[in-house]
Amino acid sequence: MTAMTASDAADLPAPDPRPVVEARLGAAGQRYTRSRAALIEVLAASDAPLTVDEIVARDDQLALSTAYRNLVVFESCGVVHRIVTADEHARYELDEELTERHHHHLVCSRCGTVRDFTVPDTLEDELDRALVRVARSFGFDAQHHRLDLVGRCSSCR
Amino acid sequence: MTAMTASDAADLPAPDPRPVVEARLGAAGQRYTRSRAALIEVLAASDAPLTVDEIVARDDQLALSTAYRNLVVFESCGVVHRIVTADEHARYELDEELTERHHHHLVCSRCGTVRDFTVPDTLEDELDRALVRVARSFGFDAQHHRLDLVGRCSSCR
DNA sequence: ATTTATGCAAATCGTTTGCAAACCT
DNA sequence: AGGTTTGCAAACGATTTGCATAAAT
Repeated sequence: MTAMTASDAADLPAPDPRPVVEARLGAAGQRYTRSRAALIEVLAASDAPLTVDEIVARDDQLALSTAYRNLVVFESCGVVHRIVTADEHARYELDEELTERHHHHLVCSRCGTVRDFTVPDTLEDELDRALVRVARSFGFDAQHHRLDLVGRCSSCR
Repeated sequence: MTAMTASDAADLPAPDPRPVVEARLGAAGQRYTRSRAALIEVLAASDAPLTVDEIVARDDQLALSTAYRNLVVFESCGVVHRIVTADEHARYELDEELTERHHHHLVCSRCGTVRDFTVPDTLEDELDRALVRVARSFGFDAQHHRLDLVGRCSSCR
C-alpha cells in the first residue's frame, strides 16, 4: 500500500463545482455573483488551501474585503472551509463534496504552506471507527476529523 | 478496545515538569523565573490546552505581555506547544514529553474549547507508519502529527 | 554589577465593518 | 425599482514591542 498524492487524485475528472455552489448559496438566500464565481474558480484551481492574500493575488479584480466577506458567506453555506495551521494566516479550501476527495494536510512549520495528501481507505475506515467510539464516550457530536502532518516541506528542510 | 480518556491517563503519577523545563530553558540561555514557573504550573494543572486569557485568569500575578512573551520562549524551547483550533484564540499546552501522554484533541466548533483524548496504541502505530510513508513520498521532514475531532461538545450540542 | 525578564502603554497586522455606489433580478 | 453586494477607508482585537524598572545570576 502506498500513499496517494493529491495530484494523483486530481487526474480523475474534476467535477464542476458551480451547480453545487449555486444551490448552496441559493438555499441560504445568497446570490451567485461574479466575485463569488471568481473566488470559487481560484480555489478550485488550487491543489492546496490558500490564504486570502494568495487568493486576491491570483485574481486582481477581487477586493480584499469582498474576498473576506464572501469567504464568510461560503463557509456558512458549507462551500468552503477555513483552516488555521501554524502561521497567522487562515487558509481556505473548497468543501470535500465539491472536490470529491477526502484528504489531509501536510503543514510546513517554517513557511506555513499546506499540501494535500490522502491515506489508504483501510486506515481511514479504522480511524473513523475509533473516532466514533471516542465521540460517544465524551458525549461529543462529531462533525469531521482533521489529520495533519506537521514538519518541514521540501523547500524548507 | 475502548478509547481512554485523558483523565484516565492522569491517574498515573504525573511527572514533575520542573527539572525538564529548567533544563530546556537553560540550554537556550534562558532563566527559570517566578513568572515562568507560574505559567508552567497553570498549564500543568489543566487537562486541556488554554488560551492566554484563561492562563492569566488562573493566576492574576501574571501580566498579559509576560505570558505572551514567555509562551514564545517556551515554544522555542519545545516546552509548550501552541495550537490553533477554530476560534481566534491560540491555545497552549505542555509538550508531551513533560506530561508523558500522547493525545489528540476534541475541538468544539461552537465554543472553541478543547479536550484531550487518546486512541489505542495499535491504531496510533498504524497511523505513524502510514504517515512516515506519506512524508517520504513528499520529501517532507515530519516533526509530528495532529489528529483532531471537530464537532459539538456536550455543553453545546 | 551585569545581564535578562517584567509590565505598562503604544504599535502592529490580519480581519471586520460602516456606508455610499454598483449590481442583480 | 428594491434589496444585495461591492469597495474604500476606518475600526477592531489578539498579539507584539519599546522602554524604563525589577529580578536573577
